[in-house]
Amino acid sequence: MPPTQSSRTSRQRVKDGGTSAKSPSPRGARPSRGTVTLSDVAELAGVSSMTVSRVLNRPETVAPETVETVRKAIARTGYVPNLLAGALATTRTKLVAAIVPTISGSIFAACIQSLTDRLEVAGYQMLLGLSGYPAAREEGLLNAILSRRPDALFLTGTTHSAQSRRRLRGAKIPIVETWDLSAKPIDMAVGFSHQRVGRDAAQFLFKKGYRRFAAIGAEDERAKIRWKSYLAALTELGVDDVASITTPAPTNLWMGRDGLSKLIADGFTHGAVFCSSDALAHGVLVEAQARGLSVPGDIAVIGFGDLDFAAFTVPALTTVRIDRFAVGRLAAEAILSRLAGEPVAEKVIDVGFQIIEREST
Amino acid sequence: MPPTQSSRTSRQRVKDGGTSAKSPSPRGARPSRGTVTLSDVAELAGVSSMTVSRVLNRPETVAPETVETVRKAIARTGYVPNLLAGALATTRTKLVAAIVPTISGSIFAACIQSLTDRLEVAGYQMLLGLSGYPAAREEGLLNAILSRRPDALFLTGTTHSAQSRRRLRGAKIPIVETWDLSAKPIDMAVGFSHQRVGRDAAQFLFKKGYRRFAAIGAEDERAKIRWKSYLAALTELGVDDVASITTPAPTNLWMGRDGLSKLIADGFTHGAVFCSSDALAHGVLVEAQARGLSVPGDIAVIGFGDLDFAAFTVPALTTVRIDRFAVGRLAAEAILSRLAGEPVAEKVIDVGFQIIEREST
DNA sequence: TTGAAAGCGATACCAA
DNA sequence: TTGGTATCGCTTTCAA
Repeated sequence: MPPTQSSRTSRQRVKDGGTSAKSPSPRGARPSRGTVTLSDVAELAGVSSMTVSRVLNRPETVAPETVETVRKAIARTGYVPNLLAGALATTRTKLVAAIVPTISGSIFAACIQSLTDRLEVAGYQMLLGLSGYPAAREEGLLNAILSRRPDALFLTGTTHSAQSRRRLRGAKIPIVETWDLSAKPIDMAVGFSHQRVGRDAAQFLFKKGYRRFAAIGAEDERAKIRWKSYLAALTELGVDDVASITTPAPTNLWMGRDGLSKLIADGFTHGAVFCSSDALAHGVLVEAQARGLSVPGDIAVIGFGDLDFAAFTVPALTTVRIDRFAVGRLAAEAILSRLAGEPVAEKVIDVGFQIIEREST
Repeated sequence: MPPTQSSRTSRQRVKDGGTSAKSPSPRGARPSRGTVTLSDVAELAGVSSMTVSRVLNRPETVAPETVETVRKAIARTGYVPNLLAGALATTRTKLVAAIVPTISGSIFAACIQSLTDRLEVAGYQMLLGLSGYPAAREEGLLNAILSRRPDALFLTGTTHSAQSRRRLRGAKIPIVETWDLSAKPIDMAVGFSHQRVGRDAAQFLFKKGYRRFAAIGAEDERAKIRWKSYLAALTELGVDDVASITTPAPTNLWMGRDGLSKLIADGFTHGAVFCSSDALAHGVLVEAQARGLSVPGDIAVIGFGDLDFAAFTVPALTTVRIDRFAVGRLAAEAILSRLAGEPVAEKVIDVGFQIIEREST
């Protein structure tokens, strides 16, 4: 085992020219618990702590043999830098914080994955905050996160309290709002238009020849925008009697089954159903199957999200695909170029979406 | 807008008894960029910075009216504490770091979700590290993470390099290794036995009456333990000619399809197939269907993981369910009680698993 | 109940 | 190329 603790007591070189407290200070913070510090390394190497710092950060400014000596001392002591101290001195934490509602649903997980991957190669770490679904905790979470002085922020959605927006502006760091493009961004935005998703879905179905329509929509902030826009687009197309059902968020398959049951009870036995999520759409398919309805013959279904399972298992499900990895990747690029001082090409990046049609099988 | 920057220049109360640098220091670190600090608040409130600190941390030790005054000053300045400085002084960061291979597959996402949820109410934040699949980056990542001095660590798996293990021990913080129970933990462990999964699966299938067996296994560290243990258990049961195929990790549906194709080419046309992941198992089912084989009549399939999609969409798939949320939750509990100084009841917690049988449809 | 001084462990700047 | 010194913003300890 490398001499960590012991190197503090039994010192070969009694240099003692520094500020290192020899006598136990009568007051002040308690001595650090046996952690190896820069000056421990410096002492062992017989140089000043500044030199060690330089070896770590800009070795090219230090004489090669000094570097060698210091490197050995670092290895021998098992020194682990304290980025807290470094960050305090430089006001740069090399930390990027991300706030997402949840990570377990795999919708945001992909974003976080590509974001983290990209940031990591640039030497940044990820501070993850989960705000819960109705973004209930965002306020407090934001405070806790800003307390750690991240160099940049990745947010989900564009609806924040006035208080939050003020704090965010005050932080004066690069901020990317994702997953939505509707509002004016605080700083930068990467996402797509939920409004256009709804509209395009309506037009897509209309062009396919459907004339009877229904919708099952979650009461989630963004989901609402989608299905309301769908309804609005249908109205513009001259379709007025759209049966529509709302469900709480987050959605699941059972809500979709229930939804179709209700629609059928209301007399909707054939036509196209827009669902604000794939989970709902999936439920509709299952219910249709259970009732012996053909898809898309009797009932056509369009979902949203293109979740993994949908791609493989629900060949009859048409859905709207968002490249979730692209969201994270583009957000990372935006953050990094900002952090590098480069001007960002576009403050608002639309990743767009695709309507993936699956009818065969 | 609250007077942040301006409050630094136009001061009403020229108390000036503190250490606040009035004259621009000729050297030393550059002045912080217009951030509101504790002493700014103190100045505005007409108290010392210690008093402000107390109001923030232990308000009960401060006179009620002082608290009031200080609180107002905090609100007016929009003060955001700097936890970097606080942590440096206390050597407690209120940060828990987690290292998982990937977050986008939803296997670890659930763990992280429940871990974060539980830690958050205790006032801890999550530092997330993604090590990639062959844990290639673990070494460097670990260093970067330890540099931030987390109060505790959540790790995936129990295989770490000697270097890593040394560093981990040296960190002297609570460490939970998850997802595996086979090795002796560095500190604590929450998981299940992959060995037993393989064995139990074999016995389960044997008891169901199957006598012809095959396996499709990924070359992932833990997956290997599962299917090797499956093979070993079969040998013990007197089954020798098990057709087995390996695939690289991470697995996907197509590998499962390929796998079954190869097995069939090798003459395996009926019996039970053990797959080291649900993705593989799912692929086997699809391929079986494509070839007109009945499941589980001709081919029975058992997977591993109980992924979300499997629960809903693959009724013929029998699988091994791990309560992933429990892993995160129990890890959080272990960490928190350790952090609170309480002794941990058990250093090794087995969350177990269930074999979920789905044959009907 | 409040305040002053001395760190925590690093980096920036200037001087040698 | 190297070292000394003064911070970064906060908390701890002791004294008032």
